[in-house]
Amino acid sequence: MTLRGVARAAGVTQSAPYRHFADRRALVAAVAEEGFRMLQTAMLEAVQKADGRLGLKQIAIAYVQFGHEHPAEYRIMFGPEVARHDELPDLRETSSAVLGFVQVGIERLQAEGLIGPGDPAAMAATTWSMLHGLVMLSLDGQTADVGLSLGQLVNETTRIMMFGMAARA
Amino acid sequence: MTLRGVARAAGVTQSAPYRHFADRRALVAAVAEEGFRMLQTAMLEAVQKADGRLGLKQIAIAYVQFGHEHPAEYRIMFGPEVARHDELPDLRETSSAVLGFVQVGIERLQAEGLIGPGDPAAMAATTWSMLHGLVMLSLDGQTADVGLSLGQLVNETTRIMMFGMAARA
DNA sequence: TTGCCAATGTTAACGGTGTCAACACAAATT
DNA sequence: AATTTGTGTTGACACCGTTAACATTGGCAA
Repeated sequence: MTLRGVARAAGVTQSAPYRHFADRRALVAAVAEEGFRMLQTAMLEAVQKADGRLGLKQIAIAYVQFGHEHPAEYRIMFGPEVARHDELPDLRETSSAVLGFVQVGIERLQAEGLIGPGDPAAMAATTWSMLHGLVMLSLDGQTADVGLSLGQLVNETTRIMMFGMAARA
Repeated sequence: MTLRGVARAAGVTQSAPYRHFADRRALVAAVAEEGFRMLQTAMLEAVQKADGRLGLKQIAIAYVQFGHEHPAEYRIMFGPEVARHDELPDLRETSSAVLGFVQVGIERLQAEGLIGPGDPAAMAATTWSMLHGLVMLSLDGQTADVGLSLGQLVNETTRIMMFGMAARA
């Protein structure tokens, strides 16, 4: 994504964006933030539609589906340009909300006794790690070697995760 | 990483690298390939040092440790510049060897009956997803919120994974 | 030894990119 | 009516990837 390119796409001069964004990074951060908001609403819908115990699985599916449907946004959201959180407090806040959602799903499962006790933050980080890795793997086309579809992989993955966390009890 | 920058760092003119690499992508791919080889030997040492049943855990630790100690290489290895595998067959081969290592660890565990049966390729993809996500999370400084150290997170993570895969039986 | 040639490096240039300063101008505010 | 604010434009600078044309060096063949 090039700054001059978006200026051209907007039918405007190359330096016009600097009236709206201090920096190239600022533009990228804005795109990332909107992406995080989209992901957040997708996960929210998933968790609302879920009938209780399937919460975490629905969240996982929504997460991976978002990455699959918005690859460019996803790459920007978790790419190296917004990785350094210097001077990007808003973005950091929005991004950690995603992790919070996963954590909510885990806490629900704990409340229902479907998974054992334990630090829900750590479990959420583990779960999120796996989902993120899965999306990256799929986005880079490296899941082609495995004989499973992406949906099957998500199923396998969440199943393993839930059994693993259940075994904690 | 800029092509002219490495030329300067090598004390040579800006266009000299083009005598050794066709492209900027070619240089990046070479760096990535060396990184994959380093990662491969680190995992190999881990698996040789492991006394049987701890194989997968040792591999996971070696993997995360490599990412933590060589963040620049890791980002290049799994970054968007080498993601597209057009015209990079060597790199693809070297990179899939890493996945193969994880798979070997899983097959060992299956042979010992420590985890249940199932497609080892899928299990390896799942495990690798989690490790990759964990490294990324840590490299971007997003593990600071969680109250656990990276080593503890790896332990938690592999434990959950192994219990989850064991539950398949 | 002499001559060729492959490997490597240099110079100079092209288009593209992020960024900034100076200027212009319409809308809103005072 | 005067001024400020927001937005856009022009023009420039330094950097980047890339290429073409030109050197230089070493080893190998005759």
